[in-house]
Amino acid sequence: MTRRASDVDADLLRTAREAFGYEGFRPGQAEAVRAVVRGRDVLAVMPTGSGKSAIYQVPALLLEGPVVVVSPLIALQRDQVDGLREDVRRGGAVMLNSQLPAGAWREARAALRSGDVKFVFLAPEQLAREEVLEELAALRPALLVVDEAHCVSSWGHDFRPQYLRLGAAAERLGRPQVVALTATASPQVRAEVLEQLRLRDPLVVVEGFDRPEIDLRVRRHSSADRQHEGVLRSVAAVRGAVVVYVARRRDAEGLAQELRGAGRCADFYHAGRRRDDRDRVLREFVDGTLDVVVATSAFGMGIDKPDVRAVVHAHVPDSLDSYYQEIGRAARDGHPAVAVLHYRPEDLGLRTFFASGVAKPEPVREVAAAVRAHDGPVEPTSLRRELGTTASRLAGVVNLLEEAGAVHEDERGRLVADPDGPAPAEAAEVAVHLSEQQRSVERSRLEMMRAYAETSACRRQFLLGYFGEELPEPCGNCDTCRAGTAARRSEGSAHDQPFPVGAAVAHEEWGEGQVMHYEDDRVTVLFEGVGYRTLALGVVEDRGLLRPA
DNA sequence: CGGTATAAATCTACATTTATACCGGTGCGGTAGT
Repeated sequence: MTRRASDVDADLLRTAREAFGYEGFRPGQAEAVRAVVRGRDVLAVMPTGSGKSAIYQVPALLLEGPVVVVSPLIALQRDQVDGLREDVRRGGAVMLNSQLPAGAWREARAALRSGDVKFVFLAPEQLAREEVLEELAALRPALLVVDEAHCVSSWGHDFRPQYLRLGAAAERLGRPQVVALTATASPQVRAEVLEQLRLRDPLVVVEGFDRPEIDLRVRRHSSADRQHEGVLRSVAAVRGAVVVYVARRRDAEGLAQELRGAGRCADFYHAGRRRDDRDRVLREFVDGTLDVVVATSAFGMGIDKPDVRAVVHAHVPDSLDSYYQEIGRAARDGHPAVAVLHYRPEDLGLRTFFASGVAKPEPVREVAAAVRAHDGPVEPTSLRRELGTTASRLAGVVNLLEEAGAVHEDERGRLVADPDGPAPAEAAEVAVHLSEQQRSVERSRLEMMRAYAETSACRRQFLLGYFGEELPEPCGNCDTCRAGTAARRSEGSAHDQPFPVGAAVAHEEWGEGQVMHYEDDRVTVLFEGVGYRTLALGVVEDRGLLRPA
């Protein structure tokens, strides 16, 4: 029996109000929630604080079966679980991870089996474990939710390869509906999330990226000393909470010490610190004991502080996706804040270094050969023992071998060599090539970061354009607008734009792509295979380099 | 790729330049040892 749409809406609203205390849904939220109730896959790109969680939490209570939520950090899972436990009407929630004592594991599993608990939170690494997957599959989950879905793109390829196995995990779970959520995703990242998670005919909701209350500034420096002074000045100019992002751990420690010497309540945060120190820094920052945290990119997800007044970048980050996410921690309360990037082109070198590791052929060949040596399907666990490697490393190699068409996973999660696929040595070669391609995409994202730092056009127009949103006029709240260069630029665009922004185009060598951005006499295109490329418009026109796709 | 610390080489007698080596982010899980 199908119920009328208005009845469904009424049920949703009542649930939202009674269990979660929401007054109603915002436009994008409502659309996404309805899609979930109707059984559709969803990718929602919405700013933090806009109620992304409601998109799955409210419909979940109307659906049959548990909801599996993948979230990258155990700390984030804990926050979510605590929130859901605040009110019994929210359905209850448990976590599954290695930090859980054996007794708590048993209790959590029992609560799930009995249906006493609606939500189960875990990291992708848990979903890569056979026993966890089987147990959850037996419960016939209603939904698989991937929170912070941009991690699929930014971490999956080498850092946390199990992220790229979530698409397969969804199949193993009986392919429930998949809901992917993130606060930041450029079209390139969106496309990758859709592909890797194997979303089917998804509803893609993209809510406003603009944060007009954040004043965007870039200070370009010609020496490390001046850059350092500039960072100190930026921090000194702000009354209130500040986050300073640095590239290296030792910079975080040094700068925090220096700021303390200058009388600020400052501390540092990076992944090398003891867990209790990290927890303390986060806590003290949120409650206002500290007013400056100097941190590497480890500091971020899960900062719930509305009144951050400045985000200062002492060094350039690795992409505009990261940059937007990091500055997005400012001004959650809607009051004015500043985002200053202290830019020195030499700093791009460190980021290039981080994005330069390419898969080695030997381990890939070894795994391919090992899978092939088994006549039938082989369990990943036994392969892991056989080769003496870790689950993570094996997952990384298997991802490449799958993409190379040498190996696939069967319906029980076992690895099978493709009979028509390439031989191990050849597969290794293909894998290395694929990994090089991935690096080239990463470097092209870094080039977009450079272009933002070096533009004389409106920073906000550039930033929003990167995320596929058009801002018709220069914003008036960035350094280039104040300097007047943005206005001059928007008046004097001499060249015709042969394709509208967002248009699908094709290039002989680089394949199909999407027009992202025009600046001066250049056009930037995002190509599916190779990432961002900037072309001179004159050459594009003279040689017909781009055609409509 | 670039920065930094240390070592060697310079060219001149002590200090500065040049060469070389090394390092650099993000977290899960599991394991070893308190």
